[in-house]
Amino acid sequence: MTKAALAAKAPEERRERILRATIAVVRERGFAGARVTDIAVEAGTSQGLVLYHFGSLAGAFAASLTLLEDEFYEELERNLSEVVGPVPRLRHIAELGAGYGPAVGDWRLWLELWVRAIRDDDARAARESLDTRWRGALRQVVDEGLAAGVFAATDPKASVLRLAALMDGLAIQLALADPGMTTRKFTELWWKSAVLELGISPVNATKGLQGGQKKS
Amino acid sequence: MTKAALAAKAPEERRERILRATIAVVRERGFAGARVTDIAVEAGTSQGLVLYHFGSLAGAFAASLTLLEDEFYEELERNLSEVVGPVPRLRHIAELGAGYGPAVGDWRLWLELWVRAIRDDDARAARESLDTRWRGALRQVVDEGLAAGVFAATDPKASVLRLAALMDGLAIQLALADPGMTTRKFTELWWKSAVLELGISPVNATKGLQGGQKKS
DNA sequence: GCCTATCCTGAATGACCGTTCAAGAACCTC
DNA sequence: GAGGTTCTTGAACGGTCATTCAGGATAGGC
Repeated sequence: MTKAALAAKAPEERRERILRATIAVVRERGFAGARVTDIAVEAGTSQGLVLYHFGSLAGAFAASLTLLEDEFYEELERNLSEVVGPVPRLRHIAELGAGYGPAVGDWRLWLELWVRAIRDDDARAARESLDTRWRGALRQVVDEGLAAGVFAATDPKASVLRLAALMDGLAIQLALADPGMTTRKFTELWWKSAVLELGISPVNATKGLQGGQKKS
Repeated sequence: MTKAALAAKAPEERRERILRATIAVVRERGFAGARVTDIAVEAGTSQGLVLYHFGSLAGAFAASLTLLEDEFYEELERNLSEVVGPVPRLRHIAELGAGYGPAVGDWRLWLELWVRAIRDDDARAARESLDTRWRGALRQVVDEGLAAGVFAATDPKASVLRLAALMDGLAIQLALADPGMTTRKFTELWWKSAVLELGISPVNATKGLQGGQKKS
């Protein structure tokens, strides 16, 4: 049984390697430019295996999206648990978005996902789910802050929606390397909006800049 | 000469029809899904002519982008000149973005353009130019308001950047028909941010709602 | 140590599509 | 109205891929 489980891992491992390869290739060339061969090479296997596991290129795309979702969620959880207190947490989010976490390359992946979501249902579902989780995480931080009395918002849902949308909008410029947009600017622009939107007092706002207490 | 000019129009007209067809097809199927045949059919001509005029499919894409730019600029000018006074104008912008102007379909076109801009230089240039113009228009309205004393902003440039980015971010949800996002919500969310960002007094803010004085 | 199901490969297939091309239409010049 | 340039067409070409397939490897069950 031990041996069986170990052996059974091999195919499963390859499968996963293909999914990661798919994401890597899409990140590099976009959905439109991703070839079965590219994925196979990146994963170190054959075209045949990609199709064996996922039936079609579109199937591989779809499957890779759920892996993406899982990892996104995991990383988000991990990241947010690192910092304690609503203000530092919010600040951390501001910095995460700028790519200290998933990096600029990933915003390009997001752009790709958005466009694919226009016409592909799997992509649409994945994108919606990712967005919902993201907004949920933001909402949680906002609620914490409201409870602690350091944030003020008459309509927290709307505030969250706006702050999330602002981040996406800024991300576009970051992803496309718009002249004048940098990760630092990204963070500061968003942070300023958050401070304004959530009525964070100047005293508290600068507290956030110290990065909060890291747990680990 | 008159006759010559008239005759010379025919090819030029066809050329332009092809460009419009290109935009229409891209809007419909995206850059990745746009075929030479689609464009030819949409324009009511042959594949050959598309290639004759633009050399390649990519050439047709590139050329269509400059047409897009021109029309965007024209429409923007026209739209903004329709309304008078900074607050109504800003409100008008809020409504324009929601698609009373170029409509939801066009946000999808924007998404396509963004993604293409990742890898295509023509698209990158077009996108940058469009964005600059758009921010410029917004900036102009903001400056008007500042001069008139109805807006307040310590850093107008940053405010404009944020408001423009917020619109893009909201647009993504509109383009992808995110559950819970509607044109009305789009307008209200953005407007609220603008009011907050530019310190518009409640009295003035509601004035904007009346739509301002239409010129034409 | 065979048997079978699963896993894996890479060559072959065939569809799709951008681009080329040969031929002809349109029309301007003189 | 002859000659030449510019336009226009649609058929043919050729390359690129996703997908299929026939054949092996692998390994677990017996």
